[in-house]
This record gives sequence, structure tokens and C-alpha cells, in this order.
Amino acid sequence: MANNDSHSGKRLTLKDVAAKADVSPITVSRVVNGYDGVRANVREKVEAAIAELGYIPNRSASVLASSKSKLIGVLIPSLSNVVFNDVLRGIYDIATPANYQVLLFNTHYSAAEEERAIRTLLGQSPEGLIITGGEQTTAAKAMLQASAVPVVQIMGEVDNPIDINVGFSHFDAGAAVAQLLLDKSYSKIGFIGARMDRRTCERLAGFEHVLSAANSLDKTRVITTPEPSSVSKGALLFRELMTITKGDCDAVFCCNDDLALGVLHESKKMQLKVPEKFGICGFNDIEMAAYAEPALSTVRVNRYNMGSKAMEVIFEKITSPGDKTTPIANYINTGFELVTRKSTR
Amino acid sequence: MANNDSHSGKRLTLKDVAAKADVSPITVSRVVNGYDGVRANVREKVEAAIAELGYIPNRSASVLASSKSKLIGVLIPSLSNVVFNDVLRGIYDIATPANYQVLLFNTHYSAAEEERAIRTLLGQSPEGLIITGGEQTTAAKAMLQASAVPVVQIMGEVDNPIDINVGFSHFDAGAAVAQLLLDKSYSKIGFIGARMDRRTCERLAGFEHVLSAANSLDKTRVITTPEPSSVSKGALLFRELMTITKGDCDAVFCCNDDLALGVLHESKKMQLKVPEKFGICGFNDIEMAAYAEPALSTVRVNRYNMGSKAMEVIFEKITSPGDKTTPIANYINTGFELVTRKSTR
DNA sequence: TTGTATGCGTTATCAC
DNA sequence: GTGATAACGCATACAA
Repeated sequence: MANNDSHSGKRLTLKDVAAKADVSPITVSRVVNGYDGVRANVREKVEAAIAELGYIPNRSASVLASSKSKLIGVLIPSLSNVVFNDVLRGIYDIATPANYQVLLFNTHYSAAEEERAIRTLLGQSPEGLIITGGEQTTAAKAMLQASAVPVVQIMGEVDNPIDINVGFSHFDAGAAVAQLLLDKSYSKIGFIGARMDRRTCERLAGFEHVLSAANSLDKTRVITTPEPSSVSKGALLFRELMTITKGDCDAVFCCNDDLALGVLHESKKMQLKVPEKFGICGFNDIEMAAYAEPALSTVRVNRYNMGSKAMEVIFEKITSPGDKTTPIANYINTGFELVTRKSTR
Repeated sequence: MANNDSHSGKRLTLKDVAAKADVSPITVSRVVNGYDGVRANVREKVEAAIAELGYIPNRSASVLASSKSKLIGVLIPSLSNVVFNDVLRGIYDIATPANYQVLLFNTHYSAAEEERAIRTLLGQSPEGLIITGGEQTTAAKAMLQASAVPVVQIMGEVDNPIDINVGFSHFDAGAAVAQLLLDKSYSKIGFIGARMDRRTCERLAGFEHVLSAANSLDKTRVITTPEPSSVSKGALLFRELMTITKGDCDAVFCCNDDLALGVLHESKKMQLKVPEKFGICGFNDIEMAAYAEPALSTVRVNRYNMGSKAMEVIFEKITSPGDKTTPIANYINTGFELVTRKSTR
């Protein structure tokens, strides 16, 4: 931290650069924004002045005057969940090269915090919004509708998309896992879940749906907690499952890999043979899943793609304003994939 | 996405609210900003108008007029590295309750990208900047100096802090690990590192320093790659280490836990007895470290604290402007801690 | 190709 | 306690 160098106090503006380069402010503006119609020698003169002065354009003024913000608002429910890392990477990898900025909010799985974030975000003329899931408050939805800003709801398949929806069906994914375990001849299948947000509940619903149809559903084998998930929580919940069912359980679907890794760890301590006597399936396919012993069966979801697709769709919307001839699909299914490894028969 | 409701097209401003509430725009502004000096009944009238119209203040205009942005710029080199999740959480947990926004940039370990990000950031009148390490370009450093914005360099101990430095000595940490392994009677100690950013290099330097002093340094046991680290990369590099040294190696320090987990996995495949015949020490103490088998010895660093402390220091600077009587320390050591588990004797 | 006038929506300042 | 006026720094629209 230090003082401003020469022009201490006052912030440098277009005018200062213009004076130095002996042109008008608007010409400087044109150079800054890379307009073609500026003579080469003038451009060079201006660029030299900018460099010499160390001029940095004031973005607030620019946004105010042009109402172009190059800003994308992103709302995710958690910063601890590694799942969102990949999603964010996908978003940034598309946004940054296009010179768009990302304003990220952590909503802590709270619709109220989300609404507050949406409000502040909307005050900054964002050119697009990426939000998680479809459980916004009605007030938030109304604001979004009224704003006319492209909105992408990511992660899950939502019921009435505000605008565009990029994700996959967690119900189907949960169902697929149940079917997989059934196919592997497990019959007393439990469920371990933490946090229990909307999408986790949907996975559970799909899972229960299939088990129920196969007459294999026993809800005492469903152990959940609203607390955040972790490896240690997985171990804890697994012990609970085994206590409650008195060990009458031969497989478990964990709502994410962290939990599953904890279950795996604990099952070894219990000397439970995985996968022969006990099958474990996780969710997300984090890198460690492949390196667990036995390697963890899980469900691969295209996290990075959800992020990059969301950004791409926003750019499509931005660049084809009101173009009704080439409608953009309002649901993009990023799918999922069962990954069977050694933790299931 | 939809049309604006009533006043379609035009965006709502203070003036609209003022008209509706039959007061002047400035009064609305006062209500919006929670000034005390507004009569209760006027305030209520204004608030009603705001609610009815669904008015959202334009932040660009506000920032332009007041040059108060409530914006903190954060620059991190990677979004894949889980280390930064915790740092970010620490930042957000302090910033958000104070109504500050966080504008996050991913610099991809590139000083050039970092400089670009700093430039755009500085254009938005941030009230504080949190940047990673001390390897900014000289141009970037100059801009930061000139800006008079509080700057916190986090993660490592940097040489000439631009302003404030929050982190710990990676050199010392690397040295401590070397000493630990030596103390456990390992003598042919290798190093496996990926990415090899500045802080990783410092850990290696500290490590080599101690080994060298103990006459145990053999640089052929140092295997590194500029590529990003991962569990699989750990396994790969470990095989390389064993090939190059023809197995003449009895311990390894991995520059992070992911790598170490990969080494652990691979050593089992090689039937190498850990920790008896081979010791492994990681870095960071991610949750999985404790759940590996054998559990991984590692170094705990206070990631969350680095983030929260950085924000706290910025707030101190903001709230005590130029207060020379209570100087803020320009280096805050967040420390580290050796965590010895079963992967070392 | 370059410049002039004007407005973007808010807040600071100073009246009332 | 409330209001009028003038910035804030830039970009749009148009003129030259």
C-alpha cells in the first residue's frame, strides 16, 4: 500500500489521458475499447499516454454509461463441496477468455441467502446468471423473470425452468444405482445421505422408487442427516445403519463419494467383506473413488460440462438477442454414467 | 426470462420510486442506504414504494458516485486445487456478513494473467485485494502500490510484501518434514512434486536444506513435474522414482496429499511395506489423509484461517484509515503443524 | 477519422 | 428532516 504516485489524490480519467495525448476523451475511449476507426499514429500516441500515466478505466462509469457489464453472476450453495470446483472451472474456462467476469456467491443452501444474492446481483446489470437448482423463493423467481437477464439453473432437472436448465435427472440416477445393486444380487439395500438438499432427495426418491417396485424397500435402511457430508460422517452413519438394522443390510448407496469412502473405511474396520458380503456405491466419481481399496463403484456426472455448457448457453442468448428463429433448448441434459468398480460384485 | 412487467423497457430508478412515494430521489437513496435521519412515516412510505415497484438500486451508479464499492478482489492460481476451497470459505465467511462482495479470478499460475486480472480489478475500485504469493510482475506491483488499496498476499511468506502478508514459511515446513523423516530413521529420502509453483519449490528447498545438512541429500531422488498434481500423477511419479533410484529409497515427501495418496496406492501394488520399509509424508492434511490405509502423515496448514485472517486485516485497514498509531503487522504467520500418522514409522 | 453534447443512476454538498 | 444541484467517469448519438 502506498500513495498515488504523481497525481496523488485524484484518480486518473479519460480526460487526463486525452490531455496528455492531445486528443479528445472519446478518442481515448475508442482506443481503450479497441475500436477500429482510429488512425494508427493517433492510437499509438494514446496508448503511449495510457502506459505512461498508468491509466485504468473506471468500470462503474463504463457500465453505467453503456449498461454493458460483462458480468456473470454465479450462485452456488457451498464452497466446501468439491463438486462445485469443477462446475466453476467450467464456467470460468468459458467466461474468462471472453473477457467476462464472474461474481460468485455462496448461498449456503439457503433460499433466503440466495434471494439476497440475486437482488444484489441484479443491481449490477449482469449479462447472465447461473444458479443452482430450482428452489428459489417466489420473490427471487419474480425478480429474475422481470429482469430479462438470461438465467441458467444448473445441477438438477428443475420443474418449471425460469429460463434455461442445464443438468441431469437425479431421480433417474438414483434409480439407476438401485437397479445396479439389484442386478448385482444385493437385496437388503440401504441408503446413506447427508445434507439432504433437493437433488440428494431426488436421488433417494429414484432409488426408493426402484427398490419399492422390486419389493426390496425397507425404510429403516435409509439413514440421513441434514448435516454436511464428509468422510467421517460416512463412517458415522454407516455404524448407525448397522446398529439400526442389526447388520441386516448387504449394500448401501451413498449420496456422494466422501460418504462412501467413509463407509468403506468403516466396513474394513468391521471386517465386512466388500464387495462379497457388502456392496457400496457412491456418487460423483471424485478422483479418490478409483484409488480406494476396493475401488469405489459410483456415478459419474459431468460437472465441468454443466458449468461450461451453462456459460455457452448464456453467450448464445446474449449474441442472438430475441432471435426467435433459432430457439435455444430450455433443457440441456448433461447426463450421468454408472461406473462399476470393485466395491460392488 | 421474461419482459419487464409494467414499465417495460426502462429500468427502474430512484426517480421512479421517488415519484411513487412523493418524495425526492435523495430521500429514497437515504432509505435504501439505511440512514437514520429519515422520519419513520416517510421511510415506510418509501419502503412500500420500493417493494411495490420491485426497485433494485444500480450499483454501478452508486459506486461511481460514492467510490465505495464493497468489493474485494481475490486472485487464486487454481480452481482445481482443494486447498483454495478452504481459503475461499474463510474469505467469504468474513466478507459476506459484512455485505462485501468477492470478485474471484483464476490466474492459472500465470503472472501475466494475474497482471491482467489486477488491472481489471483495479478498475472497479475494490476496497481490498487478496492475491496469492509474491510473484507478481513488476508492472502489477507498481499498479498495486499506486492504487493505495489494501493488498494481502496470502499462502506463502513473501519477500517484500506489497502491503500485508498472511501465510507461513513453506521453507520451514519442508525442512520440518525432512527432519521428521530423519528422526524416524529414514535415510534415503526422496521428494515427489507436481506443478512446482513458488511455494512448492520453497518446501523442496527447505527439505533439501535439512537433508543436505544431514548429509542425506541425493538429488536423483527428487522427482518433479510442472504438470498439475493428482492422485494418479502421484502413482506415476512414484514409479519413476523407484525406477530411477532402482528402489534405493526408503521414504518420500510428497508436495501434497493427493500425490501422497497416489504413492500409497502404488506402494501397495508394489508390496512395499509402509511405514516399515517405506515412509510417506504428504502435505495439506486433506480429510482423506486420515482415512487412507495406513493413515497418511502430513502437514496441516490453516487454510481457512489464511482466508479469514486476510479479510479481517483488510477490514482493519479499511476502518482505521491511515491510523498510524495502531500499526497493523505486515506479516501474519498462520503457521503449520506436523501430523504424524501411520504412513511413517 | 475525430470531436461535441448529453445522459447513465446515484451520492456529496449545501441549502432550506 | 428534506430537497436542489452538481458531480462521478464514461459511452451513445450525432455532427464535423
